[in-house]
Amino acid sequence: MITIKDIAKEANVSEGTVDRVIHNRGGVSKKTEAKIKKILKYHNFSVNPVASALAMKNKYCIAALIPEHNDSDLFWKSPYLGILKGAEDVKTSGVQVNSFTFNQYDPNSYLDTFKTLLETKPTAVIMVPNFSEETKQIVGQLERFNIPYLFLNIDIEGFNNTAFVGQDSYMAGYITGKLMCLSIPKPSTFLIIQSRLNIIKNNSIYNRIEGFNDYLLKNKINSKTQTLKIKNLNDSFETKEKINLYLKQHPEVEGIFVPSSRIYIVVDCIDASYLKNLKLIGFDNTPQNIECLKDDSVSFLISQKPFDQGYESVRLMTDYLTLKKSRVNNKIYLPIDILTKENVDYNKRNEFLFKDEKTKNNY
Amino acid sequence: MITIKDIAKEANVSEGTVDRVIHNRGGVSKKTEAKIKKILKYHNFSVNPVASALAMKNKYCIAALIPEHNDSDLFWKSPYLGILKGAEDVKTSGVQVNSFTFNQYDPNSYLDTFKTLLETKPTAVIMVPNFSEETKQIVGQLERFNIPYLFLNIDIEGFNNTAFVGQDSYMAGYITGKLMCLSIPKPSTFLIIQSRLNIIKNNSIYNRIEGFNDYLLKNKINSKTQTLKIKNLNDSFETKEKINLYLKQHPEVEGIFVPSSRIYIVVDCIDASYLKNLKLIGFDNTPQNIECLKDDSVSFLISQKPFDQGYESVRLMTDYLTLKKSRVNNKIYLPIDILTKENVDYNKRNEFLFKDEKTKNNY
DNA sequence: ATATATTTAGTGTGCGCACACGCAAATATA
DNA sequence: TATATTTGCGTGTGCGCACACTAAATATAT
Repeated sequence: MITIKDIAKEANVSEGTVDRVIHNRGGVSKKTEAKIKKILKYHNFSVNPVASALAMKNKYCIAALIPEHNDSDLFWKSPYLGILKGAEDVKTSGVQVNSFTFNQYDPNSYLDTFKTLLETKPTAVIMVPNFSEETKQIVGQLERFNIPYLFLNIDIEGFNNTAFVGQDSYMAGYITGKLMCLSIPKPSTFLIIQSRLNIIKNNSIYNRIEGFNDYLLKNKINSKTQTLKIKNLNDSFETKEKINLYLKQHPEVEGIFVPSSRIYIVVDCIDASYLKNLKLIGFDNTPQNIECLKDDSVSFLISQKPFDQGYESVRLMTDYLTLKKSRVNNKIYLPIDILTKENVDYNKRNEFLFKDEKTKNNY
Repeated sequence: MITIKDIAKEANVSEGTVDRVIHNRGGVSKKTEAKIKKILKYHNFSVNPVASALAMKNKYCIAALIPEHNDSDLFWKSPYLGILKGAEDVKTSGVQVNSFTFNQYDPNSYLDTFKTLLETKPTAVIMVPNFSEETKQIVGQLERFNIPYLFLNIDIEGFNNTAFVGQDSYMAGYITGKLMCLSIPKPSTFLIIQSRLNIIKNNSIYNRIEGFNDYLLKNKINSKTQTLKIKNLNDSFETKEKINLYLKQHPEVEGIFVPSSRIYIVVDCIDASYLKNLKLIGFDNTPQNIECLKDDSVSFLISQKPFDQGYESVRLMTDYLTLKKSRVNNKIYLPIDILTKENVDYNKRNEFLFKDEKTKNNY
């Protein structure tokens, strides 16, 4: 492996000069710069990332701003774990990652948490832009300080985010449409159950529904779609009553599509007599949802690969920082995983592997 | 971040002594060792992997022994790329990876390539144990030199391999059974097309077929399975004739399951008149197979995630070497991806990302 | 002409760790 | 008691790079 010292020797200059050329620090005459660059290219030189990281200590510091998770909303645990795992892997690149979590239903928590985050003077930010107005404020500050930021999971347009890491919600919904039609091949009626909170245009729930409906349209499927809106899915009284009443009044419904991560609540609420004649499809492999897959109450789940979202975000931002990649605003769509009771267990591998690593110190 | 120097100061010993304790080099009295370990644990110390890697230079050298790929067999390109990407990522851990490829149909090539591999004195080996007799020889030598080895993609029992990284073939086949029944919900007849070469007991083809049939059995599906064996799938004359003749004689066949990665050949061979009334399911997202998915001649592909297999192998072996993890013989089953024309494109992401990185020097 | 900026290039130190070397004290052997 | 051997531990160097500090060369002003 060729080193800076080798290059310097070959170019008859000192290591410092080579260093200046490599990092565009300036202060080098055109002539010597050209000479050095030529040698650099000839040898296809690239800095030893290990030595570089060591010498720079922890020059880079990525802060992550993500929703907190709790028992009733385990979804956000996975991105968090993914970020943790990513942090582990990029430590060797001199990058440190800190996570800050906020209450996903409280804009003020979002802003407050960001404030504490900002005080740590991060080099870059990975964030879940959960509230659009507040995101404008946050992004404003980030841009004032010239801090690159990346959107995780939620894709909002109109910002100069370095990248988006998440899922193509429209296509994910489109695929649920396909799976629904596959499960119920004859003309039928499908019910989409959504929470009132979720119907903001172009958010992921909205896009999934669009995709679902478009599948039926584009493939000239002779099935119909109905929508049931429920104010608060967590209120099991209201939910239970509404859903079962609806199903009673609409016996033609044979399939239910829940475009959020809360299909397990829907399952809990539907009377067993209805449930056994219905095909349900939902999103996200949370433990509760997986349970529904396993007991056959849910036919398919689409995974957003939340763990990978966290992991890839960290990797991507690290590459951006260390390799000075300047491509901006590119979207990194993770695979759209189709989960059934048979393959769902094979999808948690990453997280298991990670847990093992925690026990690596054996003093 | 706490360093060895800090620990040494706190324990009133030199850095060298702390180093000895951390690495179990011996030569430390029980008393001081205990004292240091206590401090180590108290601070939850772990060595700075960056500095460690730098100081060790390239102490670890992983050699990969995998089948070569060519235009007609692109499957093995992906693990190769995965290994390449893994190599990139573990460079910062002082690990170097070299690949050696052999002709997958020639046992001598396997042995010869291994010989050259062994001359490079690798620290560890990642290998695809393609021939069982020859693998015994190879493993014998590896064990004589105390070189840990990991099986990639092909799982053979009876060896002390550090790990297996690949797919649970049985369950993958089981899922194809499910998908087939989903595609053809009424009692029907399914044809399994396999190459004569592939019917070794307990190899992955065998296990997939087992899984496929077991799905029908266990779920009391009233469909039947038939098998068509073809000597050499690459011989399109024989294949074409045999398949079409078979389909002519067996009009009851509505679904075809190809348990190898060669479904695109089957598609090419079937007359269009038959093809349009058949549901086909196969394995592996090679470019040719993906094309079949996209033009609707194939309904589903199961991906083995070959890229990930290569990548994870490298990561796993690196962890094993650097963290001295001693768990042996564990199986790392990668996810069983269900691919349709809609989601297949989202699954190539890793490889794309990798290609981008190749252009990172901008001198 | 000298004095003062400005550009260009060299030197040196430290990042945290691995490991070889060597010394002293403790123990064993003559 | 003298000498050999082991045990326990400190010292020093280098891994390849980043970056601050200096020194030389050149340009500009007085």
